[in-house]
Amino acid sequence: MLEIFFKECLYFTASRLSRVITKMAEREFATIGLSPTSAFLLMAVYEKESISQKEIAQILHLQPSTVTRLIEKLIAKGVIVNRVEGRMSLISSTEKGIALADEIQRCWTNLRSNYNDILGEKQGDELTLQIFEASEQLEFIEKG
Amino acid sequence: MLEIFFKECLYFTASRLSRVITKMAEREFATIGLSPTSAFLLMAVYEKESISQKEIAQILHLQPSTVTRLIEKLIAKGVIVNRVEGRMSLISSTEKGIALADEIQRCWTNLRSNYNDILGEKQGDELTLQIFEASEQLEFIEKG
DNA sequence: CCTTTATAATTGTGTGTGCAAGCAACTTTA
DNA sequence: TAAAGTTGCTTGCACACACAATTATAAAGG
Repeated sequence: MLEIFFKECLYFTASRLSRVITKMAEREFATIGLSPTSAFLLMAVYEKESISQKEIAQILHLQPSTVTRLIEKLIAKGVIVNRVEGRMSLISSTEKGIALADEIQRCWTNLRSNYNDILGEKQGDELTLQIFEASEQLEFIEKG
Repeated sequence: MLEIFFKECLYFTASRLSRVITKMAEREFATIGLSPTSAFLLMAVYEKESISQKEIAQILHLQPSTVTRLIEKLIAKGVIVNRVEGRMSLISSTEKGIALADEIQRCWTNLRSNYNDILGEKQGDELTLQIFEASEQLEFIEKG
């Protein structure tokens, strides 16, 4: 049977999981009008007085170009601002952005309980950790 | 630290893993001019004399519209044909498509050894299985 | 038999992400 | 200090996938 074949393929299963969990996350964060990734970006911005796009890309493990696009949208929403300094582009949160912090936190917590209700808290957290470690190893090799 | 936060989020880690493994898979299947998903679709077509788009969608866990688009491209490449029967669209492989079977198999095997060389065979296969099971559970709930 | 409902597939549109090329600013080297 | 290289960011283009609306066919009910 073909299903057995597929279920032994990390590409196949990882893509599928990503699609499912992305849908859950999008639904959750839609309540505050953000995409999950934008929400995470915003969390990265909260951490520091100001942060460069490069740092954001490293934290989120996204390409710089992707970060540029995310930032454009968040600036348009008025939740962050962009101060250009030399060749760097320093991002910081506006009042409006800071005001979102609690709601983002809440969404994140909700999302986590949504999937942990299904997977079991221990299993869900363990799976997450294992996926994290696998990503680290694979990405490390990929980037040489 | 924010990284700790992220590494505890299944959405975040699963998306990241998916991006990394997709890149590996794309590189591998690029050698035979297919996207990984198209290759898997083709494998589903090999299994039966002919198969409907709906069945393909179920096997690959993709939306019907996505399958339509994949099929368009594979027809354009001449590796499958589409025989319309009533409201169903029955797909079967051409000679040219069948000729790809071995190469697809080889790519699949290569991909698997690529990531298992990094993750360890046992760990890689176990992770894949766990991800598979989590997907099943989450998707089951999502669809009610 | 005709109308209603259900199902299979397609089409239009949108989102998230990436790659490659380009631009602008900084750094190094001569 | 000028030329060459490097780095940070942006832009154009492309791909994979999804959702919602539509079309086309089949099935069910009066």
